[in-house]
Formats: sequence, structure tokens, C-alpha cells
Amino acid sequence: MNVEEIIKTEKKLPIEQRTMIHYALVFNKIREEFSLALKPFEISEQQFNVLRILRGQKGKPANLSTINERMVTKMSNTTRLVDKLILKGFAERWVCPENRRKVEIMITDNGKKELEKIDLAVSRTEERLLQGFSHQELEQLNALLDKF
Amino acid sequence: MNVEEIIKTEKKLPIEQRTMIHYALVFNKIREEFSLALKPFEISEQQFNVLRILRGQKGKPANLSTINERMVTKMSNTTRLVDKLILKGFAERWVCPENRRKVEIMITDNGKKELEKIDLAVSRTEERLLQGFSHQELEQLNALLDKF
DNA sequence: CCTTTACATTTGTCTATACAATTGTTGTCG
DNA sequence: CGACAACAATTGTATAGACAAATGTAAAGG
Repeated sequence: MNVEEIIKTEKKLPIEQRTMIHYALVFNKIREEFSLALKPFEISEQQFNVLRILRGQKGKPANLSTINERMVTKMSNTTRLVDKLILKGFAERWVCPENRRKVEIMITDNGKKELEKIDLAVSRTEERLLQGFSHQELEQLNALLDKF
Repeated sequence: MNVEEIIKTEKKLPIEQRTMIHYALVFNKIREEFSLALKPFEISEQQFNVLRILRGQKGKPANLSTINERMVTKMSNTTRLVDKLILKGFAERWVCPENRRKVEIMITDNGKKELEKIDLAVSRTEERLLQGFSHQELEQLNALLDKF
């Protein structure tokens, strides 16, 4: 990936600015690949993320604020996101008996099955995106990302 | 930035998955900082990007497809984006005389002046985001990003 | 010329997201 | 207890973005 070529500029960018643009370009590529991988399942990246969180609860229900807290990209209204998962039969929701302000949300068996299929497609995408990296380079990248 | 802590998971993620999540988390942080920096100017990141492209033309007008081509994040409708810049008096647009299918878009003096102010705020943000990095680390990061 | 094809931009429409206001519930303190 | 603050989720609304269809213009081929 050549930054200058992609954004068609001849002038030399300061390294800081170049890094930022570079970062965004790579992110766009990643997002594109992911949404392509998710398209056949008719599920958004956010919905996929929530499903993974719900599965991570291992039988325990999650409430909305828990989900929000754990989401990679925080959303302003997770309610409607969960609505869609429920509509698809991948999750269910009820009012929390101990605290009626809260709701409890759980992944359904159907949701789990679907998620397994999606996981496969997603991890294939991840591997494809990262195929040019050695294990050491991945560690290096993670270490650099930690500095942000 | 500790990935596992942020998304509140105890289990060890495979390095590929961890890298992807890490990447997205950092991107969110960057985006947040940028939109904060741009907020006082009431301009979106995309609009800012287009303004920079227009300035990069150095007097020559740009047409829509040129802008689209050079944008960091490609947009489906750049028309309406330019509309907003025109509304703010930062750009002007007319039909291309040689080829009436095309339009010619130029940054105005007003737009240039505003852009200079925004540039300052943005580069301060960039520096702040990257303050933990040595020059060598920035080069390293750029080299790794190239591998995508 | 006239029809067809390709091109460049614009418009329509539907969905996603951001942000604020609202609803319903619980906890606290005089 | 009763008023009020704090909490959790939902709803309303306005804006941004994705995608497809439509418009207007130019080029190509018979």
C-alpha cells in the first residue's frame, strides 16, 4: 500500500500526517473486507460484535450497559441494535426481575449456530488480511498500537 | 491501551483477532480526537478532507471524480458533501465549459483561510496522538501498515 | 445524422448513527 | 413516608452515509 499513490499526491507529507492517513486507509480496507465477509449473513459488524459479546457471557444474560461497555465501537443506542438481533431470532430479551430498570439479553441457540458460521468467515478474512505478517511482526504491530 | 481490559474479556484472544480489535479500538480513539478537534469549526472530517484536496489543486479547479479519487475515505455521494462546503462559502462550483458533463470545483479564499485555522488544530491533535512515538517507531508503524 | 453506449454528476430513498429528551424504576435523605 | 436525585433503557429527531436509479452530456458506430 503506497499512501501517496492512493491519495494521488506528489508532495511529501510530514510523517505524523502520513501515519494518520495511512492508518485510515488501512482501516477502510479492513472494514471493506469485513463487510464483504458479513454480507452473505445479512448482519452488520456491530450486530456481529454484540452477538460475540452475548456468547461470551456463557449462559449468563447481559444487560444493555454491559454490552455497551464491551463493544469495540461504542454505540449511542444499543437498544435498536439488539432489536434487530431479536427480530432475526438470534437473541432474546426480558426485563430483569431484580431490577426492573435493567433488561437481560441472551443469545439464542439459533444465534449461536449462526455465529459459528460467521466466525469462520470472519477468521478467514482476518487471516487473509494478515497473511503478509510474520508472528513477530504481529507482535510488533500490537506493541505499537499499545502506544496510542 | 490494554485491549483485554477495554473490551472486558478474560480469555486470551488469538493474535490475529486481537490485532483486528486493537486496530479498531485505536481507530475509534483517533476518530474521537479528530472530531473533537474539528467540532469548533463545525466541519466534518470528510469536508475537511475535501477542502485539503481542493487546496492541493493550487488554483486549478477539481471535478467531482478527481475529488472522489483522492479522498481518504471514498464516499458514495460527494455532491452533497461539496454542497455543504459551498453553503459555508468555502468552495464554489460551476459546470465545466469544455465538457458540460463535468463540474469544476474550487476552494475560495474564505475556505483557504478557514482551512489554515483547522490545519493548526488538526496537526496539534496529530502530534498529541503520536507523542508517545519516536521517529523510528513512526517509520516502523508506517512500514507495518504498508503490509496490509 | 441518428441511435446507442459510456460518462459525470445528481437525486431519491432507505438505513445507520449521533445526540437529546423522555420514561420508568430504584435509592437516598430529611 | 415523600420528594428528589440517580440510574437504565427507550424513543424522537436530525444528520450522515450507502446504494440504486435518473438526468444530462459526449463519443462512437452504422
